[in-house]
Amino acid sequence: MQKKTSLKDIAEAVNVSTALVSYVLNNKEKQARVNLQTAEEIKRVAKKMSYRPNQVAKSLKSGKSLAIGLIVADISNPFFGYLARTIEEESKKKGYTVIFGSSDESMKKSQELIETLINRQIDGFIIAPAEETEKQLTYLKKANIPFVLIDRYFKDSALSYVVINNFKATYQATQKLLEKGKKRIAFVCYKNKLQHTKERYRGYIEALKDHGSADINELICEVEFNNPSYFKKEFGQLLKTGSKVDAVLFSTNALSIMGLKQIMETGIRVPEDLALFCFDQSESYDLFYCPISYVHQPLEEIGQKAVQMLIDRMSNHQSAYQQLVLDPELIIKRSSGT
Amino acid sequence: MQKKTSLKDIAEAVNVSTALVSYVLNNKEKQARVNLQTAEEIKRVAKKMSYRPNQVAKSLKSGKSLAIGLIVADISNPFFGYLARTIEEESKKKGYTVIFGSSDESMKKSQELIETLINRQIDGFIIAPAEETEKQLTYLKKANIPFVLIDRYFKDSALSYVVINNFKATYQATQKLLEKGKKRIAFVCYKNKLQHTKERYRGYIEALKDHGSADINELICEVEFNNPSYFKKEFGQLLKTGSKVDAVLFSTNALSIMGLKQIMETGIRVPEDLALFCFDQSESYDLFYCPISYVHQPLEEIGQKAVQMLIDRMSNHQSAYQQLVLDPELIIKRSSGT
DNA sequence: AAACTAAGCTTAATCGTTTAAACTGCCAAA
DNA sequence: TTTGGCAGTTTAAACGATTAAGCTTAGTTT
Repeated sequence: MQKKTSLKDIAEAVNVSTALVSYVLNNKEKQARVNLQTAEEIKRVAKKMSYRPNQVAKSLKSGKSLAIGLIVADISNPFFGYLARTIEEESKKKGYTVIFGSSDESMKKSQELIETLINRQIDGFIIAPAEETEKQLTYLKKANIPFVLIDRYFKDSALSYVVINNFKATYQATQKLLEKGKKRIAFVCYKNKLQHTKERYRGYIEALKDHGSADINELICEVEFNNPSYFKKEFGQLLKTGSKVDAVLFSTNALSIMGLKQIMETGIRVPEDLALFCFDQSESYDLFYCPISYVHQPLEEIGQKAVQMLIDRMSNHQSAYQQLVLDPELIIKRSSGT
Repeated sequence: MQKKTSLKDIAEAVNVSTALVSYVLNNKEKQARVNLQTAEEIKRVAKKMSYRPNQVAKSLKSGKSLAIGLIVADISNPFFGYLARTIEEESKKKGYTVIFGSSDESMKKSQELIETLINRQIDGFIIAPAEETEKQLTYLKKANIPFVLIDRYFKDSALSYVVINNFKATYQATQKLLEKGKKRIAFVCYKNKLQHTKERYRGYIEALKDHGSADINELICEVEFNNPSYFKKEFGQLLKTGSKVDAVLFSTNALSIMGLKQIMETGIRVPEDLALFCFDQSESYDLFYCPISYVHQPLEEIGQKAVQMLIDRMSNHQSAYQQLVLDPELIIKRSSGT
């Protein structure tokens, strides 16, 4: 049971005050005019005693924890996993550590997470906000805790976020399907009020309108989050309308995977019987018998920019809010029609 | 810019000492014999000023951070993502927060992560150790920092870990393939010295031996980690030996996915031309045209047990090391032969 | 009346680090 | 001889919380 070495231990060993040790180990020997010999000796002893600064004490003193809180819907979803990875790497580069939590799209869990992370004196947040969490963000603002939203956002210019142009994504995807002669394009999305969901919905609708498409009522399949059996029923219904639907556009990666799985099971031929356009990249697509067309999000860039924006805001509370809207990329393969 | 409320602020507002406030807010009013009225008043004011305890200060005082460090190879790999999720949930239940990092199978990154997390006064670690990190674990032991290994482990009885019986997993999988009449079963694995890799290898070999199978030299495909083109070449080679190989057993989830992808591309028919047995569950499997047989690991149980064991060791440094070896489950589908 | 008890509170040290301010010699300039 | 300056160091407060020990005041025992 060997105790950790503290500044005090070194100070006693070298027979100087802790102040001197602190100055030396923080490379402030110059401005503190520490004698070269003393400095060397302190460094030597610190190394010998394998001193590691106590970040908790540092944080208490400085008020900065050098930690970033990351809140996503579900870290086991590769989409968020990949984002987490890039955020972790970029943070490390800048000297920050990441503490994460999954909100499970629940406002309550999100609230709890934010509270525990605030208690831990997190310096800032990167959040993929769940539904109905606007008040939580308002609270963060009041408490003067910087944060940057990713993936999802709210209509508010006094907010920083990094997202893709969701409208453009589904507009162009729909357009592609129309170009391939698809007449009855279904849209599969979640029932929620998040801005990015609405935008994706709008992109689909507008594309249809602009190309003079008719009634779409039975072509929209809205499902509940985290409810596979509900999805199965609703999507099954959509497929059963049979010849009517000739293409499907999925609006998230989880929906894409679930949809592909069900299509696999029912034996519908892609793209002959049904054209498909998925959302987000996934290694799973490569295992589907037909190469999948999808909307590609620049995840690395999202993660990196989010960290950069956050650190910018953390180091300078006066700095302006930034809204970064990146362009999605359409990857066209055989599934969207030949 | 409203400052955070501290005990002192409340104490001043109520006109008592910080000690009293601390007692009350920690529900020690009884043992500190605090007057009921005073206590109520303190609680009222604390609520009004929306007091949140400073976990950093608490940690410094108590020496406990109530934080767990999680080190995995890559959080964007759904296998680890899912583990992270269960670990996060179980930790939260017990009042702990998770700080994570990806080692990328690099001993250097692993070292860095461990150091920063120690500096942050983490109470304990859950680690999926990378190759050549034994010294790091020895160091943790010396420093008396509890940890539990998951997924991988080292031969050492003075170590706590939660793993599956890797030998059994590949032994049984190989056996299944043999039962289906497969004669030339290939094995795809990583080149590394980790115990779990060796065990999986041994399971395969022993199963072949026990069933009187001959020479397997060209049937083993060892690839480098994080080197897709190398995999492509080596695995392509294996497939090209053509009629010779009639089954493939993959030894990790990443290898399974990469393999399936390549099989998809080359147009080999599963299971007619080639039987397959994969490792670990994955939603991707459901998109493959042929239902996949695989080794299922009880990830929830691994995560939960790891957290429980760690907390056990953290609260009682005297407690014994525990080695938990769980049984894998074989999920048999059409890909392993009919 | 002295001694004690209990209730209700405060004091002060402590965790490990930082840092402005003060102190101590010593040497040089006036 | 006084003053000043500088190198090299220490002191001490502070960050926010915890908690053992001490201090009042009043009431109770003997």
